[in-house]
Amino acid sequence: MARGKVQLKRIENPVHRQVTFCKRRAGLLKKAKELSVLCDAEIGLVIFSAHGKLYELATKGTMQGVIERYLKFTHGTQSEAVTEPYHLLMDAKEETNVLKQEIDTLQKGMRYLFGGGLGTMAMDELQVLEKNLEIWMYHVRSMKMNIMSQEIQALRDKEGTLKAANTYLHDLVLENTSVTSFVPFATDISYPLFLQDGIFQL
Amino acid sequence: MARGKVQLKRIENPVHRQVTFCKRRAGLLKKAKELSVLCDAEIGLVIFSAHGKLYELATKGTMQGVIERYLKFTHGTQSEAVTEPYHLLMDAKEETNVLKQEIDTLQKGMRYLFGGGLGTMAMDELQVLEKNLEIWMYHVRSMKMNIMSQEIQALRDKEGTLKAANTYLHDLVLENTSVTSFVPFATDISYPLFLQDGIFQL
DNA sequence: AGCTATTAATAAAT
DNA sequence: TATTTATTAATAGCT
Repeated sequence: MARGKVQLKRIENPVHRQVTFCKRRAGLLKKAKELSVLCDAEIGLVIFSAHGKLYELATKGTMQGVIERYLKFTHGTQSEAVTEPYHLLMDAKEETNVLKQEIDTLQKGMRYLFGGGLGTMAMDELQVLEKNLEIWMYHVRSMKMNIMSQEIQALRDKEGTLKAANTYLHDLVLENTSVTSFVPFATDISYPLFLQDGIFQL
Repeated sequence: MARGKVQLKRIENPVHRQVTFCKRRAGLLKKAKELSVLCDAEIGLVIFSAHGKLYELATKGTMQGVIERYLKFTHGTQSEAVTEPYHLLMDAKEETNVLKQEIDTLQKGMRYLFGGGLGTMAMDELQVLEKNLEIWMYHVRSMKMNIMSQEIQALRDKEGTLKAANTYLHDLVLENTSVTSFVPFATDISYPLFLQDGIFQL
């Protein structure tokens, strides 16, 4: 805004840069003040020069106030945007503790699931573990059900084979008994030999 | 800078104030950016509107960075009652993020072990998993699993009883055969009759 | 640091 | 809310 347009790039000439910095810094601070006054806004403005010098402006209170308000605004993910920094700190610490406990439980759960002892897990920890396990329960259950179903089916097949063999043996015993007149003996042992359906049903 | 001078006092007309706020806010942010670029300065600018809405600008990094640099700069000038909780809060937030990441890692590992990895698990791995699952089932007290376990146990008992009866019958057949000279017949049927351990193992 | 020609910002109107 | 316009404000280059 003066004799010649300005390029939006760093001013290489150090003297020019320093002069421009002073002028524009003053202008920026002035405009910030004006905006605050005219529009009733709270403004915090900090400027670090290239050499590291600090210039600041805080309307409506101190820069600390602006920073705290800003931190509340940004970190206050919860509904209350007016929480005190100390509350935020407490919340963060509490959250940290919760997470640590959760990690501890998870690690214990891992050790437990891979053969470790249960002795060190308290009841509440086990409950937390159970809750976490529910996340993976779906996957585990389907696989486990599959395994157990196969096992059951195999056992049933086995049972059928055994029954068939049993019946065959029973008939054979009866046949032999009739030929060799072993009736009394056969009668005595008839019960354990002949396994009717239903006797062992669940 | 327009049709008429501006009075350095709060604009009473709400509409005018709102319009001016929008325009001047944009202008202020623009000038802050320009100053930063032209003069290589780090600038942090936060604007809270009268209604509490936040507008911010941080050149050369994040607002967090500007705030931290500011607090370092003013360290000693400000009371530690403000800066210390701030640093503690930052530490706690950072720690929280680390812990969350750790939990995520653990959960991913668990999911792999019990979820995604199931498809590629070998038989021995499945057996180890099955053992762990049986222990886990006790804790989650899955009623369906419990019922199935009972059924398996019952079938195994039945198998044992049938095996015992089978063996008994087998011995009996052998005994009778030896008496009645039915050796060839007994030999022919020996395989289906005598069920050795392992033949029907899963 | 002041001065001034110019550009940029913007208040009011549309 | 966006555009236009008339003015004022800011400031780049000098001194």
